[in-house]
Amino acid sequence: MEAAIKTRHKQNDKYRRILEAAVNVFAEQGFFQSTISQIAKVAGVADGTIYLYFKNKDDILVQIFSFKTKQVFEGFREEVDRVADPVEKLRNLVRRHLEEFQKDRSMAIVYLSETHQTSRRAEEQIREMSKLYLDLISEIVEQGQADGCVRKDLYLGLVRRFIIGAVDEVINTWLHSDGTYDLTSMADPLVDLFIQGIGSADATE
Amino acid sequence: MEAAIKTRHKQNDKYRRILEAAVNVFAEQGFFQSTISQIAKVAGVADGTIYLYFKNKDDILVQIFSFKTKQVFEGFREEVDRVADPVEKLRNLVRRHLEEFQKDRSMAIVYLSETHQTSRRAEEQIREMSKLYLDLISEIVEQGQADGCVRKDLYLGLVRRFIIGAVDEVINTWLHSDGTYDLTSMADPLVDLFIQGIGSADATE
Amino acid sequence: MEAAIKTRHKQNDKYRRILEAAVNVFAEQGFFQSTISQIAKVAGVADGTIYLYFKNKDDILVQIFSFKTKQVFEGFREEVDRVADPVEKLRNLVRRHLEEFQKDRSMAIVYLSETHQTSRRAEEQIREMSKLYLDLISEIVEQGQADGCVRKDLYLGLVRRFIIGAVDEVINTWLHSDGTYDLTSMADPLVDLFIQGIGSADATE
Amino acid sequence: MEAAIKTRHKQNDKYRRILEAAVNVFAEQGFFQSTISQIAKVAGVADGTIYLYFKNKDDILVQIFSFKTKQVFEGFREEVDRVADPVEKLRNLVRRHLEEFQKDRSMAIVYLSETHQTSRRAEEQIREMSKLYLDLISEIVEQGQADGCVRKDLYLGLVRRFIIGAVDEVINTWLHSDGTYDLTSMADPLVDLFIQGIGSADATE
DNA sequence: GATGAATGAGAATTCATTCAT
DNA sequence: AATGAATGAATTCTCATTCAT
Repeated sequence: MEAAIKTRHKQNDKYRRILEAAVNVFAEQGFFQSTISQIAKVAGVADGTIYLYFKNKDDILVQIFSFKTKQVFEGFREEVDRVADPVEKLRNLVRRHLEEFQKDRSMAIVYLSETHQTSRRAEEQIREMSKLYLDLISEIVEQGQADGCVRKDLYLGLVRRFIIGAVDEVINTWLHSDGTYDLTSMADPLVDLFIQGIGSADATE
Repeated sequence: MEAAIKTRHKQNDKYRRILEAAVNVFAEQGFFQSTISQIAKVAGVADGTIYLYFKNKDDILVQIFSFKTKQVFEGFREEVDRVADPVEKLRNLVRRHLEEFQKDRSMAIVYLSETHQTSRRAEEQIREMSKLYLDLISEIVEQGQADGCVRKDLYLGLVRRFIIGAVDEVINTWLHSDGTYDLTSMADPLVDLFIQGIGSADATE
Repeated sequence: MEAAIKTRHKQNDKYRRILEAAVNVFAEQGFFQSTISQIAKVAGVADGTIYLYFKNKDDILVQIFSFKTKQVFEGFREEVDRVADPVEKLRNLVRRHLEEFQKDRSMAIVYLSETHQTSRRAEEQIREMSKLYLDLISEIVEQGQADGCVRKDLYLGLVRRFIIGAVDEVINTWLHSDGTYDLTSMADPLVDLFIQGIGSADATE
Repeated sequence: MEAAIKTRHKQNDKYRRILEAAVNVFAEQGFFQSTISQIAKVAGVADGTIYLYFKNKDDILVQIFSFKTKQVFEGFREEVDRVADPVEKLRNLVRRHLEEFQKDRSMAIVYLSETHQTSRRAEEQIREMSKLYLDLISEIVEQGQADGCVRKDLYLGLVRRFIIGAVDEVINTWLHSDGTYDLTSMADPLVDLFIQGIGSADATE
């Protein structure tokens, strides 16, 4: 039945409307303080209708991640493939990441909030996205090492957290500042920090 | 009245027990899925007793931040002051940060979860801690610039997010891995990344 | 939203059933000793259902006054208009008053109890009903004065309290006597007292 | 033990202070919305102390009636005995009644509220006071009838409610009007209404 | 498919009362 | 006698979910 729901409805207009409404409501109030009624009202459907498209409240969040947020992450792949140079790849990835999250503030809020929980409702989806992202970085770094523009004495697992953590925090800070400065402009300086660090070249041990 | 509560009870054994119980329960289940009854049971007191020490459920979280977590952050300051060299300062700060969060896993969970929410219940306390931390980093970076071991062409605001974000993410990944590897061991490689970045020295543009 | 509730439900069977149940439960136990669960059980609905029709417990009482009791008071007007003679009007008013309260003992209890509180939950509704009643009496008295059957040296404000107080007390006494004598039979003797007082005609100073 | 409490404490200063505090708190908030803590705070004693002087919360109300309010009613007797003329007696009674209630507004509120409840916590005490008062009126009326200044065709039971109801309502109205006009001034006009009614002498049927 | 009224389990909070000090 | 911390029963209200229409 669950499978039936998914195949039947995914293209449907109402499915989209509910999903969109849910992201916005969750972003505004947080998952637990949001009610099905609020989402229904924003989506312009009846409360009961939501249960034709989603198994339960948790499932809405799961689908936000498996359908909406995942799409965004899939876009990252092409961004990386568009160029050959590893540093350029990284720059494109980070820029696109910031762009997408700037474009959809609500998704950014829901994403950051949910990924920093220990008991995640969309655990599986987050793992998948996380793997997607981490694989991209691995690829870039490894290619960089082959090209000689990236150091070889790196613990790859750490590099990935280092990069994703910094990006997430830049987004998080942006979300908490009312002043809506341009998030994308952070891409280049940030990548610069990833590559060069903060140390002065000559001071390098 | 609230003031009365605070002064009367802060030294009290029960206050501590409830606070400790709450951190653990919140860490395990998340704030909204935790109930006062669970906390009371873990603390070994009656439900009503909690309201002798805390105004309401939100207030428990606020006090966790203003009393327990803040203490940890205040310890960072001395860690930085213990040494003179800026890089050493940074290394100490990051190590201590990882140490403390490894020591108190529940606090780490609650901290990461709450700081990545947009409507935070302990907003004020988080701001305060955040400022504390960011000021430390600013100091270190600026001293590093004066000493010549840190680049001058840096946007300080970004550097701070870059560092704190990476640290947080290293902790977050550790929290989500059951295998409890040693978090502290990440300090040195991480600081190395902060200083040198991932680029090879000669490839620097 | 509150408006929505009212228009959607006022005709509804369940609205009436809950209202009726509430009057009876309040009458039996008093407002504060009555619980939503009791009312729900008597009304034959679930606890939560009550909140589809009423904002909260207080609102039930408010609606009892603005919907149920007010209806009764509006009936008084036609009773007075049915006859021309002022004394006859007063007699009709008092008789109808006693009749209605005898007919609905629970409402009588709730009415008397609530009107003799200083912090009334249905303050506005009571004021409105009170004005309705007092205006009727004013009219009657003034017409009586014009007709010559009522004294002119009267402080109208006091006359109104004098009448309404006596009527209320007759009802109150009836409510407290288990023996359920006929309340209506008090109408004529009472009006007689209003008109003639207890003094003997010749003894009048 | 209860008896012990009573004899031991009635003269005690703390007993009085708690009783006084309770009347004021009950008057301000109503019995059910008042808490033992509030009363204790106003009385300047600890919560637990109240239970040295009173069996429970209900008992405080009972003692207010059996100790404080009853005193007031006992004063009515001497007021009536001071003069010989029945009309004068009634005038004194009503005046004193209004005086006392004006003097102690809180008591007036508690008295009116409690006497108009059906499930009274101080039922017995109220009955006693009620009997006291009604007996006074009976006496006056009967003496008036013997003297010839009061009509003989009266239903005594009704006359008593007629008088007490009017007096209570005059007080009730005064309590609900912020403007604190002089309640005592109502005594003479009110008694005049009791004696003469509102009818014009010649219009008497 | 769509609706939204109805449900009732569940949770936060209050407060009369007790009792160790 | 006096205290006030501790208790836990009791109550209001919310909201995810169901189901008859």
